[in-house]
Amino acid sequence: MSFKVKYDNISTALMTIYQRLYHYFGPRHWWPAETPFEVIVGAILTQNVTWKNVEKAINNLKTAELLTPEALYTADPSVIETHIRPAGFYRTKAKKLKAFVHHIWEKYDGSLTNMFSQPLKNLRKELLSIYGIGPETADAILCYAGNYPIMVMDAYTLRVFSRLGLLSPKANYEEMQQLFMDNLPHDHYIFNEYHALIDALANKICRKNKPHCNLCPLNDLCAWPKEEKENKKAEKEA
DNA sequence: TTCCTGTCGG
DNA sequence: CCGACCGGAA
Repeated sequence: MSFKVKYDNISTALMTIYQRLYHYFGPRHWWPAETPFEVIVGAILTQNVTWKNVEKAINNLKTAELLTPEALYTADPSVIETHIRPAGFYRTKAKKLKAFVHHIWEKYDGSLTNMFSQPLKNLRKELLSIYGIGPETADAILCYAGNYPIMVMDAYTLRVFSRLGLLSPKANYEEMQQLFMDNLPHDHYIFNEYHALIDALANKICRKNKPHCNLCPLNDLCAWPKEEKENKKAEKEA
């Protein structure tokens, strides 16, 4: 079964969608952080939780002056746990933060500048080898802390683009990323904004339940309305 | 109650 | 493939 029949030119479709979103939401100015290290900590803390929860944890770390590679490297794990508690999964996430700072300390003498001097492909593979860093977190670090030309995929991307009919609902991370990286110019600004714009759409309009299709700037391009009827029907019966 | 920008271990 | 991990907000 094909999920791309509706579009004769994927590149054009992707750019049209991008421009519609950009015009609707404006530039997103991601990532909200003061330093590359803060981006990385945020990327780990935001795993499977909303950003609101992460903000408190970040502020706690900042106030405690723990938001540097050195401070986290030497801090007692239980102290880190206490400060990041609002972000959820605090025990595992404390381990993940430790694993990351341990890595950059051992390999780069604690310097992110050194780490980001690596070529994209090598560094991506290396990040994936660190405990707690999967494909989404790795790409977020590469794009938003290292300014590499790579696009972050996530649950939002799958929801939006499967509803649009451009991705299979079962697409894996690599398949999702190929859709964008095979059909768009490898430009850091576009990849940075595109992901952020998808986030804005999925957060505010293309919600998991009861999406606001009437407000959606992509409504006329979307394959979803058929299923929406069934949803409404199911809601009534419930 | 449900959901949330995932990742790991079995 | 699936459960565990965890708290906060709609």
